[in-house]
Amino acid sequence: MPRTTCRADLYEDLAQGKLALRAAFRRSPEQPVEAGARIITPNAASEAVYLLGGGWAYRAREWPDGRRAITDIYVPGDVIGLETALVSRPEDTVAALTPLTLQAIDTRAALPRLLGQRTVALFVNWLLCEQQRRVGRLAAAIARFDAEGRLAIMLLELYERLRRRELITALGYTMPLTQQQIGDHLGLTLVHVNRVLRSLRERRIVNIDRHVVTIRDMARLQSLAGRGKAPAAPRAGAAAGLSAETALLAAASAGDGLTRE
Amino acid sequence: MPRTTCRADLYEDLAQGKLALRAAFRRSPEQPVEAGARIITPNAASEAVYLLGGGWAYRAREWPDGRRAITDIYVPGDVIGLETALVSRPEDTVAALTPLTLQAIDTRAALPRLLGQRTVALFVNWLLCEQQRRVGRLAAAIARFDAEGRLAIMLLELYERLRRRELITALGYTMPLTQQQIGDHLGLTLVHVNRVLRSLRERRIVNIDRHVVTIRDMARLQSLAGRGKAPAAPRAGAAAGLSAETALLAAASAGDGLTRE
DNA sequence: CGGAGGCTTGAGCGCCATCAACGAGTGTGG
DNA sequence: CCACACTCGTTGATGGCGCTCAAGCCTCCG
Repeated sequence: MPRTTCRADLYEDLAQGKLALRAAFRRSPEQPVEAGARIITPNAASEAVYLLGGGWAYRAREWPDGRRAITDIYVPGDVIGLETALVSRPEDTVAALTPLTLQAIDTRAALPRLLGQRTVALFVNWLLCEQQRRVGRLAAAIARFDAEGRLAIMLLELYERLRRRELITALGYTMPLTQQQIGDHLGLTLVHVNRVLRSLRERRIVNIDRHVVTIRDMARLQSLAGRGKAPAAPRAGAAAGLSAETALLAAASAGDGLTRE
Repeated sequence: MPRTTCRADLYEDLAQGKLALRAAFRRSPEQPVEAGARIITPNAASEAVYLLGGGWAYRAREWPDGRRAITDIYVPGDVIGLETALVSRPEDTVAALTPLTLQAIDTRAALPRLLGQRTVALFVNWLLCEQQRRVGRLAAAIARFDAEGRLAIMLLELYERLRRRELITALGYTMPLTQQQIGDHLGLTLVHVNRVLRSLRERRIVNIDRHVVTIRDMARLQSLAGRGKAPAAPRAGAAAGLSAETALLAAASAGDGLTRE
């Protein structure tokens, strides 16, 4: 289970940086974005870093001939646009998958000042690393797993991300991607995505019906994803490493709406 | 051409951060590493961030059944280990592709202090973003290009990286990857890599002989890589954006050995 | 109620994996 | 000096996963 832990000696700093970043986001009004709208467009400097609230988005690379690759998926609580904040002409598009709301931190004035705080800089680094690990896992999955494995990996990854954010509790969640978008994410065609999903449904491993994912056989799903019942590697004790997501969540869940990294 | 430019108003800060980071690396002795040795191993906290001097390395994810995916390639001048510095148990391996030398910055003591400098934090962020863009491009290439396109993309990307670092001048370079490793990088088998390379050679597009890459028809290679003779998008003028790599290089190439970001 | 977007299913084929064998280059030890 | 092992590269034969093309269906919405 790809559960990333931060070094224990950094935990305090990270938690504090997280709080400071959250506070900065909270100062900005929630702006609504409609489904399908673009948040960041290629070749145009982006003006802000965003906190995604209550909706999904994706990052994609598009080619003139219509090919498209979705290289990351954002769920509520994610920070969007860090990787393009320093760049004058981003290569990727970021667009809304559902209607959503954003809170912004201005890239020019506010962000550099925030990065001047050591703890914020650390936390932003942490977020960037987290994203990079996600993209790395995606690249590895596409490179070395067949369609079934890729789907299993994607469904598990989303499940775990939502769960860690405490956005779901049971073995199901809503995943607002069309089969075309799933294909663009996993390097498949929508036709083949459809066939594999049917196979998973018929074997009672996962059910996807109108964007509602229901995991029916977690063990087999994990084994399809290449996690051969790995005994989850002995969790590092409290002294050696903290589960960053949960720990940070605990620190931040002061009962307000923002929370969650 | 994936030439990343930084926002003009950040150039000064980035350049200064780069110099500070360079200085910190230079304080450490060059330690040699032999080909094939591991620099970072999964599930073991890494102790340092490294500057790679005079050799190549790669980052890979490995599965118990022997599958492997190489998710990034490091060339001389690259910084290694930033993405695992904050993490107690990295998921990836980093290993030497050739004999090489490293200079280290201690993760526990020195790095947090360096990140306390605003410009260094900015520059580290920049490096992380650069890496993330590379991985994103790789994922997109594997997802949406056939074997020939992937090879073209890889060969061009390496060519441009080396060129920007001024490590090569003509249309050729040495690429110390075996065909097995190329396959692991692009999600192919070594057999198929071999066949595609032969095809490219026979059509006089690229020649690879004992790890020496020679580009013989740049235009066709670019078109295979999906860059349909795109007129390189009007370069932003000096006022709007600076070519970060070259500009930073210019600032840093004080003629010493370290240089090059 | 017509149109659009998304989902489903079938038929055929091509890219690439797999299996297998062999050659070339290099280092090692008798 | 040669036998041997080992790694890397090369090439052929065969088959399967997933793409392409095509058609029909469902659902939502104006």
